[in-house]
Amino acid sequence: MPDLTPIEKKFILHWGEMGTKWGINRTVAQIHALLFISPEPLNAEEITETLRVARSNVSNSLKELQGWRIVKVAHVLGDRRDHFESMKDPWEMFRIVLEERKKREVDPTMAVLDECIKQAKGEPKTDKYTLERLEELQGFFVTTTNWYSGINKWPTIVVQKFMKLGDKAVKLLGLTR
Amino acid sequence: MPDLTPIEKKFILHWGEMGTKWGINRTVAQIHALLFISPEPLNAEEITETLRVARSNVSNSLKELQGWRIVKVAHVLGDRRDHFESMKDPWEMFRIVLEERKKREVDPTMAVLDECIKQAKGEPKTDKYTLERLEELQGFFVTTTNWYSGINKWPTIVVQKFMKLGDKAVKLLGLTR
DNA sequence: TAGGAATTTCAGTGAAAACAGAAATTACAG
DNA sequence: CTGTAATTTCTGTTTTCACTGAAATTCCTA
Repeated sequence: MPDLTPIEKKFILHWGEMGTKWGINRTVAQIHALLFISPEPLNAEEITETLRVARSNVSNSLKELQGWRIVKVAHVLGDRRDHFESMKDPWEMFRIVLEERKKREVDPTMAVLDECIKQAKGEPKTDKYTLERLEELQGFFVTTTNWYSGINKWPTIVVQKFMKLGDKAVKLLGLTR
Repeated sequence: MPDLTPIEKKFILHWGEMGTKWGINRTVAQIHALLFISPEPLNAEEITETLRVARSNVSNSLKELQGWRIVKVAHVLGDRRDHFESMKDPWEMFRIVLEERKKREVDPTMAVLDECIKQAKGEPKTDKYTLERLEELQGFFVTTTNWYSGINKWPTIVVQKFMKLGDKAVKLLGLTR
């Protein structure tokens, strides 16, 4: 993957822009996109040349992607250098990213809500209304994350089947009544 | 809401930090948090004093929040100034935010994928592998967004009931076999 | 319709993040 | 061990984004 076709370029650039909208560094997202469409693992040097970014930038971004658990080191026979490959199955990939974001961002939020609520109960006078709002918010997070945890245990193929049922599932379960 | 209790402060600061992790400006998220726990609508001046940010910053951030459709102008009798209130129901609030993010970020991504795939089919030689990956990605987005669109039509109370069933729903639907 | 309050726009400043390139470290082959 | 390739760390620069305060505009009220 020395040089990019216009199609590849378009996809990589867009993926980079999307990343920034979701709090992901542009270069990190671009490297991910590149590895995602690359038929074989790439080494850091190749990424540097393809995306025209500094070697150190590539190194750090790869570390970041490994932290997200969607890129792994892959060794190539007869080559001393590290190579890198992205997870290829979108279902599995987004499952991992969701898991990671929950751990990094949602869980800490729930912890803070917990603390706030506990404290607020100590001074019900001053924080009555706030307490109510935070408890509602907590309820929302508890229900959604519990639901998510259940779903997350199933193989993605089951999730796919489930989703393809669409909102028929809700009807089937008789929840409208 | 002239001055904040420690609990309110903690919540607002955390909400601001969380915002940045999801690509939302810190001040924007803080103002949202403040309005969310405020029993009555606040005017821009009050927000300025409470959060100690410039008046213009508040003005722009409020515009942003209105763009997200989770903050609305509310007029107070006998007061000429605009007041602002946040949506209070977390379920409804996150529903709106999801809807908005889909519109702004997911739909454009699907459009780009479409374009890339169409083009790639014109040159199957060079972009064979890329085409395959992009089609898988497209499949993922199509399935998930279609599912979401269905869910999104239901009142949040139905969604809540559905989620509280947990992964029992999947079992009930016989998807494991 | 003149004057003042409220809000928005805009240009400049500041801070934080992203990035490059060099230096340092690590890992390995001979 | 030694030398070289590979990678990471570090420092300084650039760029981007957030923010301020002033100026301009809009909107009301008397």
